[in-house]
Parts: sequence; C-alpha cells; structure tokens
Amino acid sequence: MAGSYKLKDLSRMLNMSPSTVSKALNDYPTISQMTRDRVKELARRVNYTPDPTAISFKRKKSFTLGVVIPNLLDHFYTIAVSGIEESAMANGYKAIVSQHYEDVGREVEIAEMMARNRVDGLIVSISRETTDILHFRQLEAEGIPVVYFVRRPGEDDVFHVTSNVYKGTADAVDFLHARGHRRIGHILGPASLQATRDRQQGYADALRTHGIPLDDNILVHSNLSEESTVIAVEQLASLDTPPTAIIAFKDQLALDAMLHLKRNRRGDPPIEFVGFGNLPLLKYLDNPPLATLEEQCASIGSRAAEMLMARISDPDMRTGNRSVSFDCRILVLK
Amino acid sequence: MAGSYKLKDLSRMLNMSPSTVSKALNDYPTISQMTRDRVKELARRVNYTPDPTAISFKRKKSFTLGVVIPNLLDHFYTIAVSGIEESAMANGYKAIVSQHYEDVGREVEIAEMMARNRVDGLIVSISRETTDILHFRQLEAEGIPVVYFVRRPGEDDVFHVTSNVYKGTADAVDFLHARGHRRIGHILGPASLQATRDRQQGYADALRTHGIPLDDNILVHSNLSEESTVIAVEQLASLDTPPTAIIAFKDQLALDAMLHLKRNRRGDPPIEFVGFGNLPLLKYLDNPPLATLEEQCASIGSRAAEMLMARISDPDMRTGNRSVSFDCRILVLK
DNA sequence: TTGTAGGCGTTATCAT
DNA sequence: ATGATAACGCCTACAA
Repeated sequence: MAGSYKLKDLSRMLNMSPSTVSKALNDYPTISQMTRDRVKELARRVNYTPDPTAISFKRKKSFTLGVVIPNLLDHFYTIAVSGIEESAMANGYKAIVSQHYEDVGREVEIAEMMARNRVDGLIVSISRETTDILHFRQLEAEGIPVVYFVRRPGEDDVFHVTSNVYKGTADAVDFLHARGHRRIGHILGPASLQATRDRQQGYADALRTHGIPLDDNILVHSNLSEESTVIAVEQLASLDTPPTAIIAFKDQLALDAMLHLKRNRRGDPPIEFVGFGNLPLLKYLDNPPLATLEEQCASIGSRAAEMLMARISDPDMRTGNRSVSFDCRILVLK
Repeated sequence: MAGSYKLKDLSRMLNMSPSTVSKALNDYPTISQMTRDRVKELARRVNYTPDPTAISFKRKKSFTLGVVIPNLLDHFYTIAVSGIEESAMANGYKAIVSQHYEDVGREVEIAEMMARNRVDGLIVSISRETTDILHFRQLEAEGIPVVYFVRRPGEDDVFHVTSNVYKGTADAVDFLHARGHRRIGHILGPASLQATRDRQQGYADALRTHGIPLDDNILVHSNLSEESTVIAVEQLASLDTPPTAIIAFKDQLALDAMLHLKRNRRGDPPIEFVGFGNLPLLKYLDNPPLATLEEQCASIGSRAAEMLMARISDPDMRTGNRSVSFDCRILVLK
C-alpha cells in the first residue's frame, strides 16, 4: 500500500541514516547533490509517501485551514470556498469548512471546535448576529491567526479581504441616476455588519454628489431572512411616494423582495432592483433584477487564504496590508 | 492557551502516572471510579484538550473523511455535503471536500491526494467521464473504504447510497400520463452513470405499464453541460411530432433546456418539463418546470457518512446493507 | 487498581 | 557531508 515505506526503510535500503534521508528529501543544503538524487530516486521508485500525521505531530502544524461561513447554499460563499481550497491545496494545506447558519452560538462552538482540531489558522465570515469577536480574539491569543473575509467586524485592527461595496453601491446609485431614477431606495443588511455601513456610506456619498437629499424613509434594513426582507420592501412600497428603484444588499434579497411585490402588489408602479453578487441562477429568470454588482468571490477567497498562510508562516508579519478589497463591476441584466 | 496542558502535566498535578490519566480520560474499566472523577474534574478545570495530532499519529487514524463531488455549485451536492459534515462532526470526524468538475483526471488526482492525506475513508460521486474505478479500488486495497453516493459506478459489489431514481422516473411518467401526456420524451444523463440506466429502466417500465411503446427518437442523452443539453433538447423539439413533455435528468438540465426553447422556439407548441432535485432557486422562476422530483439530499449525505464510519470502525463489516436508497417525492410546481 | 516502558514516524540538534 | 540521538504527546502491553 501507498504509505507502507517508512523513512527507516529507505535508509536501510540505501545504507544511510534516517536523518540523512529526511534531509535529502527536504532539500537540506548540507546534503550532497548526489545523495539527494539517490534518495529521491528511490523514494519515487517505491512510491514513498511521508506520513502526514507524523509530520503534523512533530512539526506541531496541522496544515489545515478552518473556514467559517454563513451558509454554503449561498453561491457567493460556495465560490469563495472553492477559491480558498484551491489556494490552500496549492500550498500543501487542506481546508475544513463549517457553517454557522447566522447563529452566533454556533459560531462560538465552531471556533472552539477549530481550536480543538488545531487548525493552523481561520478564515471567517461572521454571522449577522455577531456583535463581538472575543471568541476569535481568543484564538488569536492562542497563536491561531484569523483572517476575515466578505463580512468583517467593525474593529479596524483585523486582517480582512472584502469586496469594495462602498464603491459598488456608489456605482449603483450613479447607474440608476443615469437611468433617470431620482428616488432610490436602499435595503441594507444587518446594522452590525461593516458591509452594511460601507454600503450606506457609498449610498449617501453618491446621492450627495447628485444633489439628491437623503431620505431616511427609503433606507431600511433586512436581517437577510425572507420574512425580514418582505417587511423591509413592504415598508418602501407602501410609502406615498415609493422609490422607483431599490438597491439591495445582495441578489438573494432582491429576489425575495421582487417575489413579494410580484405576488402582492401586481398593480403598483414598477420598481427596479439592483443587487450584489451576480448569482449564476439569474440567467434563468424571466424578470431578473435590472442589474447586479458582480463580485470577485473566487479571488476574495484565494486572497484570504494567501493572507492567512502568510501570517501562519510569519506570525509577526508587518509587511503587506491587513486590508485588501476587490472592486465590484456593475452588470446590466436587462 | 487551550492546548497547553499535556497528559504529563495532569499526571504530575495529580501524582499519578500518565498512563493512569490517559486511561481515566478514556474510561478504562480498570480505573477506579474515584480516580476517573478526579482526573476528569481536573481536566475540565484546566481545560485540557488532547492533542489530536498526537492521537492521529499514535492511533494511525486521521479522523478525516474525504468527500469527492462534481461541483459545489450544484445545490444538490451542497446540501448533501452539509449532511455529511453534520454526521461526521457528531462522531468526531471532520470532512475535507474536493471537486472534480466532471474531469476524471482530477478525480484520479484527488484520490491520490486523499490517500496521501491519510483520510480514513472516502465518500464519492464519480464524474460523468469515469468509466472505471481502479483508482478507488486501489484505495480500498490499501485499507481505505469507499462509499459511493448519488452517482455510483455500475459494479454491483460497491457500497452506495442513492436516490431511488428508478421509482422516481416511473412516478414522473405516471404523473405525466395522468395529466394526459402520451408522448413523453426523456433527456438522460451520461450513459456511463448507473443513475442514467436506472432512470431509463424506470421510464421504460412505466411506459410499458401504460401501454405506450418505447420510441428511441425521444430518448436522448446530455453530458450535463449546457451545450450538450441544448443539442439534446433541440433534437427532440425538431422532430415531426415532438414530445409534449420531457423528463430531465435533473433540474439544472431542465432549466437549460427550457431556456433554449424560450429563446429559440418561441412559436412552438409548449413542452412541459419534469426535473430532479427541487432546487431552491425554482421558487423564483416565473415559469418553473411543471414538476420536480424532490430528493433527500441531506439524508443521503448523512447516511453515506454513517455507512462509511461504520466500515471504518469495522473493516470487514458483513452486517448491514451495502446498498441504501432514498425515495424521491414528486412535487408539482405550477 | 495503578505504574513502567516502549514505540508510533518524523525532524532537529549536536557530534563526527 | 553524514550520522547518532532525543524528542514531539499519547496509547497500551505488561509488570507490579
């Protein structure tokens, strides 16, 4: 079987000490080229595979990245996770993924589980309920670096990789303005998320640029659940002068809102939607949102993994930015 | 930090030998109840966490299940993977997931990667290109059990957990027949998949029951890609007497087919579709398929994980069935 | 009922 | 340039 040959077996077959063989396989410069070649040749021939459990044990490293996300059903995260896994794999790491389903309690449990499993680091998208990140700070204190992605906590001393949703939202406003919309509503996400605050700022700044006064009546929140979104959009639609267009925190939210309007407000004047994410399913819709802000999910994932692996290799990393963001691109769907 | 206390530390604090502490923590019956309690109490107090890398090393077990699937973008697999992870976690296992993207080459590489990583077992959905499973047989020969799920190879000596698509397809035919359809087309998946053959059999048997002769002209294959599906549905739609309803290998395929017809054959007589999977996105469609066969993805995943863990614990398991299937349920969407 | 001792496969330090 | 040796943390015969 694959893993049957041990370092000791190779050393016996080559009349060398195990330590020499080990060093040869790991390209220690103190080992002569000839010895290295002989060792590697034999290793290849007998298909030697080092035992990763022994290496993890000895080196005190699991070569595992923990990934914590809201929900794999969200294609955004699915794609990001694929990006993470690819980067991880390319660097000899594996990933174990866990979903908190927007429940802080689960998030805390997952953090503990990851620590018990001795992951070398963590990539996290916090839940909508998360208000403090003590459970992750705790891991950092134990030497397990944490990189936040997509959804980061408000604290500004954390490492994170996100979409530039500030600019994305501003672009959405510009786009809608150019299409003639002057009354642009906004369904934000949970107030606890920095991504919500960023969108709000981009929205406010862009409106100001166009000389449109802010109107709090058309700025509402959803906690991302369908029910919450329905309440939010209903609040907008039932105004005396409802918005003619709505920017939604993400595509899924736009779809839930549009579905509600279609079912319950057939006669109303139409409202255009702009979401975030460019979900793959959009192409199958007869009536998609007007536009969506395509995000670079895979790049965000792989960049987060790279940032994390860099921190693992160099725990007191001072080089490189703690904060990376990827631009969104507006995509007109109809 | 969490993992700082070692067995030896506990033993020193308790004036016992490390082996006694180890046995106490693992509930060896030869250790007195009092000792066990004292040990566990201290362990709890100082938050002792055994080092899993040491345990894996010593016990020659990684407590890791490898999961190999086509693509996480398919909600079917996403949900199944969630089921796997839940079962695994509940039993002290973790899961590492890898996608082959329908590429046998990648599938073979993944198999090797999993073996190198010393997973304790594998849960696999083979690619559409996979014609032999030597690479997985090889792992079995090395003592790594494999359980196939959803898509299993044709060989009948393998462990597997699937949907009962034979019955599901027959139900679809019955349903369409009851709705008055007499010319029912079928877009199958790749011929290499057992799931394709099962559907074909269910289709044939049900048609016979209703006294409808088989017509090879309305029985076509898709390799699951959009292009292939377009060719398949075009073949059906361009017949002199096209089918009035089509059973599709899965929802995604039905959607691709419907999209093609909508775009390129607006004037044609309508064709109803029945797919498999009950994708969550279906609710957002203005024109969904007529019906879908809901599958028990999560149960399939967790059952596969349980079957695998049972095999890991008892390598020459003779009890229990090698083959489990879960019924589909037909769901009318409009 | 508890303790002693050896070993899992690899790496790393120190000696040769 | 290579080798001997100890050590990582835990488990488990075997001895006491």
